[in-house]
Amino acid sequence: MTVSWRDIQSEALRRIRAREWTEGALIPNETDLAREFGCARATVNRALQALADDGWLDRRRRAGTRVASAPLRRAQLSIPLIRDEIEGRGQAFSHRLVTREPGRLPLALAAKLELADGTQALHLRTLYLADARPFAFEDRWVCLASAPGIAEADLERVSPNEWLVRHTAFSGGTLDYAAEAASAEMAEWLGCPVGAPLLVLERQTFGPQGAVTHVRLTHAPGHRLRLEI
Amino acid sequence: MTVSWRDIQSEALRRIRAREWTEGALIPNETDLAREFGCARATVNRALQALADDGWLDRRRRAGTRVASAPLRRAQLSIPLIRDEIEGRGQAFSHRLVTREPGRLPLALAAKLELADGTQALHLRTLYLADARPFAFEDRWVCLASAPGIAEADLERVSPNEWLVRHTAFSGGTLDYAAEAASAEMAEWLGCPVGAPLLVLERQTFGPQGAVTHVRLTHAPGHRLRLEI
DNA sequence: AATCCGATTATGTCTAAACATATTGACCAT
DNA sequence: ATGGTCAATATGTTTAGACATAATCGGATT
Repeated sequence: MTVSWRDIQSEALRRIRAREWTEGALIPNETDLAREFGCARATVNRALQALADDGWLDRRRRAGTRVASAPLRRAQLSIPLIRDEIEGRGQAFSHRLVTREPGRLPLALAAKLELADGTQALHLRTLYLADARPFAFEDRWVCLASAPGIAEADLERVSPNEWLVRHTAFSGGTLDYAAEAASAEMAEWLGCPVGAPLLVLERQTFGPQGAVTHVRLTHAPGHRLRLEI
Repeated sequence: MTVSWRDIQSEALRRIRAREWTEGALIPNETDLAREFGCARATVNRALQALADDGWLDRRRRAGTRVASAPLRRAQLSIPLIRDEIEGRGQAFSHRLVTREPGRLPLALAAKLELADGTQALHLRTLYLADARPFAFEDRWVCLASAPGIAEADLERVSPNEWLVRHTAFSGGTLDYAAEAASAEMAEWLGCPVGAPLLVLERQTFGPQGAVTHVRLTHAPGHRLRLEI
């Protein structure tokens, strides 16, 4: 049996955790490690790259490889469709489209999305329900240029959330979570006291031709966002 | 100039996002892609493995490579040390250790962490400051068995957060974010009105020998959690 | 002292070729 | 139909060798 890159990876990880290779210190170069383990340099390279990807090592050409000073962890969040999130708890999903108005993007939003003032957009407001109880209220602007077809879509049957996921190309975006107090209007939609602490998600999505949509999703009280490392 | 694996990676990503390769569908095999791009199969392999690591593709021997079923729903969060988060904004970091009491884990926590009742632990409460203004309040329980040495650590100099990151191995954990109203005590620590909406993080960390620590981190008003897709 | 420049060096990437391994799918026997 | 066997196939891994590239180090020059 030859030496696999995973063997090297786990041995290196052991040395890091056992402090045989200490924080910030240089470790032997790939050629020496290859000799030590009796394998090709490419195999060592594979192992060390994987460790660097996971944040255990810092590597720089010519400067060598050192043990990372503060291993920084990456958490992954899976963002389910609202429908899946609700049905996953065994509750019944439904939604009510409250507003559907074509119009021009508000100035503040246009600036945030790096679009020209007055870009044509569709303003949608939707209440999502779990077992007929308010789950979240969504305030969304969709750029017509980047989401052709939404003007004709039947958003009473398929929620805006699902329609966009299924019908538009995207290239990236940002999510911002914050805690906010319920406004009078939000309190009414969500059936909670004014001032109740709510988890608010502000999401911007960009496609190949620029911004696609901007969403403010205000969750009903008690909502939790879970991430796993 | 030859074709780099990053070129292939970004072209493949473009095809996924543009839906030229649709969700769940098989993509061409490595040999064909290598022919198309005019490079070695190993180069294609490198690119597709990277995309699979990031969750865009599902790969199985003999079965081929398909576009992941829900590529939209993944976001990545890098969890910085609180110190880095504050210093990254150009503010001065400091902390005050408020409580440090050895004791037995409360029953509710022990159950959550799947530990025996009465496990020996250390209870720590810390206020984190940015430019001398409250940034977050941390309530933490650390299992002594999984964090040997913490009993003797000088946590006035190195914050509990940093000490644990540097000195314990961890294999996984969960993060839960929620919005909560400021209690009277929290309002005092954070210098905000009682009832103010606060973003609260509850984190559990597990190591090779079981639970390491449980943290409730209550952020000062206005804090935002940002994720990128 | 400061700066530029070239040699050196460690990592990064690509190739071609070979073999390993998991799965599938077809063929065959029951 | 049912189940078993085996060949085909796509990805996974390893190798040796070559060249690319970034960063560092020293020495030479100003």
